[in-house]
Amino acid sequence: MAEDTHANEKTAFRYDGALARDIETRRQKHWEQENAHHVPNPGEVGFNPDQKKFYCLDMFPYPSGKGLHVGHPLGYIGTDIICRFRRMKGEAVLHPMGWDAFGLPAEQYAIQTGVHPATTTQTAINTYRRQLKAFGFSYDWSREVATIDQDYYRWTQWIWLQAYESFCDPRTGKATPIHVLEEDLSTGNLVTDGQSITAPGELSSTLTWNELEKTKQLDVIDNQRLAYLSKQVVNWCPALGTALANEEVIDGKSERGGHPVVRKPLKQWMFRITSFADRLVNDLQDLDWPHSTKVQQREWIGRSEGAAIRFSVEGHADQSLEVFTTRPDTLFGATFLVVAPEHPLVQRVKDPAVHAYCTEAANRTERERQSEDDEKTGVPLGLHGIHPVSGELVPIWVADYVLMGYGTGAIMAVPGHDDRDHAFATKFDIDIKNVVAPDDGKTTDDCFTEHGIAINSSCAALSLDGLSTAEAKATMINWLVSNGSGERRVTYRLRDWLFSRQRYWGEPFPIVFGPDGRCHPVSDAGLPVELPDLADYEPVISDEPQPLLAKATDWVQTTAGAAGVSPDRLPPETPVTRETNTMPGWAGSCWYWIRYCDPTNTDAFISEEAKAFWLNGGVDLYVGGAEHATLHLLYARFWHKFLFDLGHLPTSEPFQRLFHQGLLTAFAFQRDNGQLVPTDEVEETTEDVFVAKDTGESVRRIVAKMSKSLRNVVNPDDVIAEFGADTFRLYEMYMGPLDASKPWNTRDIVGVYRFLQRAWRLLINESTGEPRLRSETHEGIEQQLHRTIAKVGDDIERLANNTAIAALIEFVNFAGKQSGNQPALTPDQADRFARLLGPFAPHIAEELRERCGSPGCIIHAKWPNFDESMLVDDTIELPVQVAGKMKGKVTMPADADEETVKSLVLADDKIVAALEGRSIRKLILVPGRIVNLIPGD
RNA sequence: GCCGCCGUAGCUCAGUGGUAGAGCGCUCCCUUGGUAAGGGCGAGGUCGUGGGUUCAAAUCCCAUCGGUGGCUCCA
Repeated sequence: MAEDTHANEKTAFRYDGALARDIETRRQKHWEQENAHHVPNPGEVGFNPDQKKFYCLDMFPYPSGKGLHVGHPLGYIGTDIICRFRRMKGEAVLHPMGWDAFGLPAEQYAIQTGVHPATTTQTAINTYRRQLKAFGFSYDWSREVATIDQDYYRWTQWIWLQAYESFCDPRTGKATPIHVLEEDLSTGNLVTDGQSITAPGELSSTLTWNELEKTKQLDVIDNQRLAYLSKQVVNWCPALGTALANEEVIDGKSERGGHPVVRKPLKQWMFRITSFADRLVNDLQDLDWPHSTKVQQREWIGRSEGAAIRFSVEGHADQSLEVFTTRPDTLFGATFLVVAPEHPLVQRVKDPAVHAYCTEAANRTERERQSEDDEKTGVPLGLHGIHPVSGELVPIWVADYVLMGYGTGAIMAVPGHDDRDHAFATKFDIDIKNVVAPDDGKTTDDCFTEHGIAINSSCAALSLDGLSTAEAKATMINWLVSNGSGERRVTYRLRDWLFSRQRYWGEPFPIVFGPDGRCHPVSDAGLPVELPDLADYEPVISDEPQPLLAKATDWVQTTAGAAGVSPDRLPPETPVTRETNTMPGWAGSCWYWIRYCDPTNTDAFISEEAKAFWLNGGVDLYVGGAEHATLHLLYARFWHKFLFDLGHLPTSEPFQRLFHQGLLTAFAFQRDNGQLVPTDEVEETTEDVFVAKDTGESVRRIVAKMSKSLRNVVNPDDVIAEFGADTFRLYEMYMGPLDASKPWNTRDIVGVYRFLQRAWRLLINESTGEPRLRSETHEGIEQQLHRTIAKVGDDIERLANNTAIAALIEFVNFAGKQSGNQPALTPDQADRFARLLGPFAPHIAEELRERCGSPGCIIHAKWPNFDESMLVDDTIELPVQVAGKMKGKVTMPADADEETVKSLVLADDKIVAALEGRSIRKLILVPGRIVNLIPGD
């Protein structure tokens, strides 16, 4: 015992795991007492309107029951570093955290256990919050929000109502209040044909608005809303008991769970996101986003320019067939037309073979349709289209390679210049006509899909021969327009956004259905529409969709007054039925960055003052996973845009700079046959040789995503318990670039741990805990410190935390080496070094700083300055090349001129030897960098 | 098939025209009443390959191979 005591005394202040935890506990308590990470809003005590604001947002997590694994904090550590840095630079930093807490896993857990999703979700949130706090993140926890809170989803519902009460004005392309539509239709400023809405003069046939029946008028208006009801062929997943968005279906299976998905018509709430498609593409241009993410969004939206072309149908004077093409210049090469199996024209045909084909196509999943991608199928309809230019008859086929959901659901097939049409024509022996020749004059038997020169494209009415593809397109479109057979058109791959789900654990829609079946919105005063409790959460597994909330019959059947519908719209006693669908998991994440700015506001979703300050210029930096490139990030931009149009927000884009942290992987082990072996069933026999414990067979080490099944998940609590949070933070940042994916290797943590120990030992006597400081400045160390300040500041801005840490390591190594066993830094230098370390390892940095004589919260300290002149040396070792090959280096003044350099270099034996007696033909001097001697003969 | 990104030490990564670097791992030495410890010295790279531009190329250009992420019957 006595010996132990003695040993403990000697090393009582060694920076080990126990001391790290002790420091971290005390510092975190200190920060809470000081409320150190709170940032005031306009109007609050301490708010300074002259401060520059920096809004740094993390993608908030879905709190699952399993807690955090080491991959979660990666981005959070990155943002914490730049936030702490910007605060030290004097900016007002908004750095909040919250919970994306509606969603399927909690509901599925409820189905298994009967525990209310609110209970499990709250437990998970508490775990996540505790774990996040252990990292010492500088979140302003007073701004925490959860999407499941009534105070939050009340405003989610309010925003949805904003969309419901507006339409996209075709004259401006902007979201506009719906009453403008009603007024302009009744005054004739806008006209309709019952489907679309335009300014007068742009539609061939229009309805006389004021003579229309009231219900017809309401139908037209309802059909224009940004949030509208529509009977859609949806992706119905019987196993999950819900419909899914296109984005949630991968290869005909649900993204979650991999269950089969079938196509089914269903009345659903939609968002008219397609009317914003152009703006969503164009506005990407000015955003500081990863290139790959912009590309993905553009591809996802899939804008393509072309023409709509109408073919009359022979023998059916009342019917025309409209096709969409991006190559109207190839119209003379259209030798057949193809419609999708779901196309209405198919209903005109009695042929049983046609219907057999369509039924079969409908029953095949998307996956089956795609797996046989080369083999085309189809049957002729027995109908013919009349070519709008030549008047020739063109056979019409039905084939499932044409999709009802894109363009018009019908195409003109040009087998000479489209690979798919070519394959189809070849299989069914249909004419192939070449109407485009390559620019270089060569001809080819292959299907030529590039641009070129039009050939074989003339008849009495029109000739395109000799025109380039671009000219031919324009000529053809003009001809079609003036002959009433078509027009210029843009279509998108993007579809309108299916927003209804048949689940329980989501936001209810603030809308009811009256006795006539029409919709009536809940008034603002009636919000929130609270989610009712249910006795059981079991989905009704059926081919006929049944929303879960339909089980809450008392809640569903109510009156207009009780539901919160304004008496102006319906008398309070009117019996109504509530909407039983709920919003999808994306809803809450479409606006959470707005709520953080003013999280407790009960009068508005955000105050005017808060939005003017925090949302001016949008979120300055948004960090999260690249997997959200086309879903969350597109939806969020859409919501932000329509709220901007309606005057509720100061910018049309939410996130100015976007950054994706990489995926954190882990080692996993694989047998020769490719089978994976759990990490804990493998041992390392000798260096880098691994064998399976059960069979002794050698296994290969691979890098894989962390997953429960591989048993390679690392829990951050364990790492923090052993090394402390500062080491954890440093390790994850030092592993590599923040946006690269990289493998966790517990063995390497000790590297940065030792760095912190060296830094601690540089400044602290490990026996006494007293500071080790000197009074006279070591000039070399001072210069190195200035360089480190410059580099670390630059690197943090670039989110290059790995190289910043490398610079800190180099500084500590340098200072330790220069001073030998003597104290290396003055109190002032120690303070500056601690402040540099602060953003990365805030606990130990604050402790070091305090022990060296500068107490106080490190986040409130100022970022140190550096002196430019300290970054350059007076005397340098100039590298010398002879004929471009490095031959040695010569000491000289940094600013030596050519003559000086030449004489000093020629005084060096090694250089003279390298010249081998040759004369110097040319001397290239890059001052301060290098000199290159080009020898003559 | 198309698009993006990446190939630098055994491993993970810095280094965007000018002497190839860091951490881990490895050799050897020292220290040890801090022990999966500390300190020191060192080895280890024709920068994927082949061309080109340049006084000079890991770096710029072209080609090629390998890896990785995304899109894909979208007319």
